[in-house]
Amino acid sequence: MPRALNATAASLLGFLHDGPQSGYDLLRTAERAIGDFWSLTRSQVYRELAAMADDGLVVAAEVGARDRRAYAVTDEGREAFRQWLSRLPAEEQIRYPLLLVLAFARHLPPGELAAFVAQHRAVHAARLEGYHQARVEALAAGARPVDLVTLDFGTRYETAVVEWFDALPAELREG
Amino acid sequence: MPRALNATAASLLGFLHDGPQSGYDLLRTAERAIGDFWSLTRSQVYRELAAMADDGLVVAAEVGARDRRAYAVTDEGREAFRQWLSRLPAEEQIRYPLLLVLAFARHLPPGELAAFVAQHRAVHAARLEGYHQARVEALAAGARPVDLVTLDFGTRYETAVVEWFDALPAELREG
DNA sequence: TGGAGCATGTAATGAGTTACATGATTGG
DNA sequence: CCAATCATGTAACTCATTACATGCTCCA
Repeated sequence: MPRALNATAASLLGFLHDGPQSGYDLLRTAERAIGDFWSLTRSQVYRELAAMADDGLVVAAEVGARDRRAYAVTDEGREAFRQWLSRLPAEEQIRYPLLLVLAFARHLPPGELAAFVAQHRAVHAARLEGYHQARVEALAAGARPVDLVTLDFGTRYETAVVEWFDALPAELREG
Repeated sequence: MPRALNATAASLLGFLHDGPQSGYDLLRTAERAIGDFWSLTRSQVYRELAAMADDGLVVAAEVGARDRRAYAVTDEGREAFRQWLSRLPAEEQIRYPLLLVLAFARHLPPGELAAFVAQHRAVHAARLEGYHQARVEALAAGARPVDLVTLDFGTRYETAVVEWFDALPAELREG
């Protein structure tokens, strides 16, 4: 029996509902559509495509130049995707190395971490700015509220994080 | 030459600065201290301890009952930890399967996801409540602001997420 | 026309999770 | 004293990242 889909594989399957794509294309599609909250790499894409082909969820269509293979979703694949969609999604996981470092801040002289803190804050502020722009563009392109939920998540998340940075005790913010 | 520490190994090393511990003890220590934003499992702990022992960053002290081995940090280990602390921490990564599912919501009839949304919201609300209590207790125990930064991160994060849930479009909140 | 850079994929390595095994403790 | 549970560790597996290889395009 085919093993259960993992979330990465399921996403690829989802994208293939809009037409066949090669591994490379899928990677770009995924980065654009879900890259902000779901990281994935080329190797994963190829691995999952191969595994799904084994299970009959996708089929490799014609082989083009330089081994380029376009995959198409099968009926079985559509069914597997639908089933994945209707299972309770797992909880999120966050891994933030900066928090780890802060948890051990007592092992460093005061002020030592201020530069890192500033750098990370800048990253989050930039992302937040990017999300604001993306929202404007999406609205201009006629997006409905339901199309904005993940963007909205990112916006709220980054807002909270930036506010957290700005509320850090002085000894962590000043070198 | 010893390979660079990963964040998980470095954390273990950090905890060993407070005295020798066995793998099992370390796991509990870590869950208590950083478990809210850094998941780790027994297997990882033992693997990293073994690798660090190979590299001379820790030494296995006496072997107690049922192969229980307490590890102690060495001078080399202290140095490696200090170096890890002074490298720019990597960016955070978030993987939230629920967002993935929402990104593909158009493949399901409206209202289909409301139950999942409600369930996830409850998880976040409960965590938020737990953080509030933890803060009260920490303050009662004399914690300084710098001791609360990770807890504060969690609080702000969960607050933002709960607010995001409450702002979702109706078709995602109502079955 | 050749070499710089892009497109495409595979292999090797590292990290994380789940399943398994077994010795100690303890309450009934 | 035996069954349940806790403590402790290992093995197997899945997932993710990094490094490598090589074919194609296109323009200087």
